[in-house]
Amino acid sequence: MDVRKRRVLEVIIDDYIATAEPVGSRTLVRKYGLGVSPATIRNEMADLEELGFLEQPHTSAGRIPSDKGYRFYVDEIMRPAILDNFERERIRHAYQMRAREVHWFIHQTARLVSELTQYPSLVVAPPLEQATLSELSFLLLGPDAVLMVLRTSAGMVENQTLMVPDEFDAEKLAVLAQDFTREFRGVNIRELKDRILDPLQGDINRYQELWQLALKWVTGRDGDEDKVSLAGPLNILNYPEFHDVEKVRRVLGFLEKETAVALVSRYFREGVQVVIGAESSLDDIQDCSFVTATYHVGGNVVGHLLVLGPKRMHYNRVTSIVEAVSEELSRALQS
Amino acid sequence: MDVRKRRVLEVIIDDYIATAEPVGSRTLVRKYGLGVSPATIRNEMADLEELGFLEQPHTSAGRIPSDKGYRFYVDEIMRPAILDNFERERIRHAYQMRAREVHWFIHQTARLVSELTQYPSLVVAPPLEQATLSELSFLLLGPDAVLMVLRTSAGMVENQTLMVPDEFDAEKLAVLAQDFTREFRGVNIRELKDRILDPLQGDINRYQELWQLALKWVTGRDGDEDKVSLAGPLNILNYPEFHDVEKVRRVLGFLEKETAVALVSRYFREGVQVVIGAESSLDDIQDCSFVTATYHVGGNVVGHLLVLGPKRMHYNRVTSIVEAVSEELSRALQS
DNA sequence: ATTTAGCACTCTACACCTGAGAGTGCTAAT
DNA sequence: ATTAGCACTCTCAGGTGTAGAGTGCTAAAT
Repeated sequence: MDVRKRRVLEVIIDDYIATAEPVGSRTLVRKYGLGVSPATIRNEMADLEELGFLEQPHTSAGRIPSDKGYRFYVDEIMRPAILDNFERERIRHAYQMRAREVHWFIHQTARLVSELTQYPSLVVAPPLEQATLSELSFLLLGPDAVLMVLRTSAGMVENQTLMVPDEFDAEKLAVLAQDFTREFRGVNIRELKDRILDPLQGDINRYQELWQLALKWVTGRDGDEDKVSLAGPLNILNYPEFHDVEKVRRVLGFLEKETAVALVSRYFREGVQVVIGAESSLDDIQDCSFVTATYHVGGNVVGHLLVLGPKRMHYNRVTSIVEAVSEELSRALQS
Repeated sequence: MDVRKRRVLEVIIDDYIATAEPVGSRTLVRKYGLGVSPATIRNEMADLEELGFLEQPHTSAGRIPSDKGYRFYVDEIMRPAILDNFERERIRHAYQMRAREVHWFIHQTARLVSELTQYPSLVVAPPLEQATLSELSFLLLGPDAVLMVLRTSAGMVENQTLMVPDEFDAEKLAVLAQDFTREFRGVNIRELKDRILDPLQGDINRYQELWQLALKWVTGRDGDEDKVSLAGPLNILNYPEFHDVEKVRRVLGFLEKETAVALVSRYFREGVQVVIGAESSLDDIQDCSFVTATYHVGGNVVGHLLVLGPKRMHYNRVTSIVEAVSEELSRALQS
């Protein structure tokens, strides 16, 4: 794998990313001034094909990169993209002037990323189970409804109205909230479930129905709607590989299902990850790539974001953007 | 327009709705047992075409309904669809077991409608300006954050965290909320804006910054995200008229923009409305139809829902569903 | 006066063919 | 090791031909 082969592979991939057309030897030398003749490039290309980095759609088309080719490009060749000032400012100011709602953070992030990358973007909120309780409050809304407000250690606020079977007055609720907070401050929210449902818990069980309602929200799938934010799904329509409606259906369907969330959790590792084509064994997105990143609060990974695009994705731009955004998001969450 | 012509038009439209293929005279008599020969039908079809109810894509294809044809069908021919028990149960139980959040109601409605109709559905929440204030509360979240909870006359609850510049303690906030509620209970929320920003308002102006933040939410576009809920956009991919990606982009793009909301407000009239093709002068959805309905609280129209589909939409099913759902929703909101 | 059989006509969809163009691989010369 | 030359391959766009579906018209039948 000498330096010229690297260079040839690089320009082939660059060109294919830009045009979505198989790349031929003639075009290549003309466009990129490689200083050798097409024939030489042809030999190089034949070698690269033998090595598994390139493929031919058919005998007399140009070459396109294989998954392995993209992989090599991502790992060894590409250099990080440099974001322009406008983009950096966008990212820097994305989280100003607004309060601590998980919902808002992930929504904002998804939009930001999809607009910068021009690919669909999915952001997964920190699972509540990872947080610990900081304070619980209730606000009486009416004879049978209560607003429950939960603050977590990370300073996040979640709230939800609950229908309650009994009548609670404001005083009772205040006591209840205080008791609860005193008892469970600092407890992991996943643990809460077991502890609260423990029938030996005595006095607190008086309000079991209320707790159960609360828990259904805290631990249940109910929150899932808010737990994931998808932005820019229609961006994929801009890329010619998605001019087939069947493909569009598969990919958008994938993004709207929980599968996508499960996927993100799978590629869980910290930092920025690139997954190319068949590397993910998900049928629906066999000819897509995606980039995932994690974001953090207090040193712990709390959530993920994902950018999905065609295999000829602008890997360097996307990784740079995703990295910058996840850093900024982590910073915003920290404060 | 004798009775046979009506019948012919009816079966043509039924068939075209079912198959999306131009309908020919032979097929028609075979499939629907009309008791006359194809030649007779041809004559009828020629008449119907002359009357403007049918069109020919080209000389030797069958006929397809024109906008005017659909209009006649919707207004004069079709009978309301009868929903089966399962569907009626779905609708009846859609709003049980959950509390008073606008967000949830419209989300639930949109999903319900799109699942029942198999078309994309959009639900617009009651504009806050139409509601009047019932009670305002604050909950202190931290040194610089406050949860603002607004209850409206319709019993809806909206809340939002606000970043506040000064420090407020719980007591101050309680007083503030009480003052505010006393002062403005029953006031139309749109009016609130003018009143509050009036510099003669005296004491309350001490907390002007807080009010302004609150108002930014109440009146601003910030809430818009939550004010509209779209469900089932990918349903349109199931219909052959959307096998062209350009069309898909236009239609889905339309649904995701605020244009759609403006549109719904335009077809504001109470009850169920059907708009066919070019009747809406919106380029992006020239070859779509949509059905809108209103829902109510206390006799007032408060919000809208919309179902968008191809012109050969199942008008009778959709209108029946949309009617049943909007009634149920109104009932749920009333209670 | 309607209805219908018959028939000529029209138009599309599809299969097939063809030539141009782009690209390759190989070989021989540099 | 590189490159010019050339024969070869494959796609794509355009053109042709045919089968099939559907129409409109006319004249006969009811």
